[in-house]
Amino acid sequence: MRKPDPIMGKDKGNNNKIKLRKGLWSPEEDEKLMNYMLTNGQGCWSDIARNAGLQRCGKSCRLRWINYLRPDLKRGAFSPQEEELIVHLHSILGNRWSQIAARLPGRTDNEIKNFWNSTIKKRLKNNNAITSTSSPNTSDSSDPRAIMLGGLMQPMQAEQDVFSICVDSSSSSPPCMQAMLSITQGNPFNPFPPLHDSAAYLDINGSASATGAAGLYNLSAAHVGGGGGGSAGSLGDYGLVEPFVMGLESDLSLPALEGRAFDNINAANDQSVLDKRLVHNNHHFNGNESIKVVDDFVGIGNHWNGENLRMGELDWEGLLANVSSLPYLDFQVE
DNA sequence: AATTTCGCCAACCGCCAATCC
DNA sequence: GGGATTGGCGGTTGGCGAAAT
Repeated sequence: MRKPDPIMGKDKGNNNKIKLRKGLWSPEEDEKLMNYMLTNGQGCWSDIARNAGLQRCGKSCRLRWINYLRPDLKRGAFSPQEEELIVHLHSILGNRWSQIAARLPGRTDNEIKNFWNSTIKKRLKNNNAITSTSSPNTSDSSDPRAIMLGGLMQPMQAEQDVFSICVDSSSSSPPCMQAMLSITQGNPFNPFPPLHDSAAYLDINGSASATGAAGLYNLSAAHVGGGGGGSAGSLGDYGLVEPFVMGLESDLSLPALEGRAFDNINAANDQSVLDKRLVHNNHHFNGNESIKVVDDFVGIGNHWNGENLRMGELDWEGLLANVSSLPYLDFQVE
C-alpha cells in the first residue's frame, strides 16, 4: 500500500504540469470516480480523470476502477474451487493473469496475481521442500505440472483424487465444476494421471455424472460452435457484467473467452474438426488411459511429454481455442 | 508492553501494442 | 510514415496490520 499523500506527478499528455496524486485513494476520490463511471460509463481514461475532477492520471483511474470499484467485483477469500481453477489455468496460461482473470468472474488479474504470488507460490515452495526430501525432484519449478502436483494436489489425500470428486454424485460441487474436474482427468494439461478405472459421462452443457461405462461426451456441436457468441458476461473489457456468484452453493459460471480465442473457436467450428476431436476423445477415453482431448493442439503434446514447457514456444491462439472447447472453460448456466 | 518479522495486497512502474493525428 | 497518446499487462514495491518474539 502506498501513502495517500499526494506526490508531484506529471501528466504525460499534458504540457501543463499538473499535480497528480499518487498513492492510496481517498474515499472522496473513490466516490468521484464511482459516480462518474456510473453516470457516464467507460470512456477515455484521461478524460474520465479530468472530468471526474480527479487529480489522478487516467491510468490510475483505470486501475482503481478495475481492481476495486467496479460493481461486479467479488471480494473476499478465494474458494477452493477458484483456487483449483487458478492453478489449472496457470498451468495452461502461465503468468497471463488477465487471461486467467477473464475466466474467474469477479476477480481481477491483480488479485489473482497477488494470490498466486503469496499463497500458491508459498504452498508450492513448501511442497517442493517436502517432496525433495522424499524423492528426487527433477522437474523444473517453472513447469506448471510441477506446480500442480507439488503445489495444490499433494495436500489432498492419496485416495482423494480429482476424479473421485467428480464422480461423487453426492458432491456438493456444482455440476459444472464437477464437469470441470472430470474433464480434468483427461485433459492433456492435466498433471493428474488417471487413477480410477471408472469413466465419466460428461455432458458439456454443464452436467456430469458417473457411469460405469466408457466415457461419453454429450458434446453439443451447437454449443461449441456458438459458444463464442452465446457466452455472455465477458470480462474482457472489465465493463459491467452480470454478477456472478461462485461457491459450493451456486453454479460456477465461466465467462466467455476473449474475442481472439473465440475467433478460433469459430474457426474450429468446422464439423469435421469437431468430429475428429470427438472421435479422438471417445477412442481414448476408455477409463484406462487418459483422453487425448486435444490431439490436434499445436505443439503442445511434445512439451508435455517429459519436456519442460517453454511458454514462448506455444501457439497460444491455437491452444486457447482448443482449451476453449473444453467444457469446463466454457460453461453456461442454463 | 514494546519491538521485530512477516504476509497481504493496493498501487506504481515500465514495457508493449494499438490507435490517433 | 512517424511521433504522440492511450490502454493493457505483468512485475515489483512498499505500507499496513497481524503474528511472533
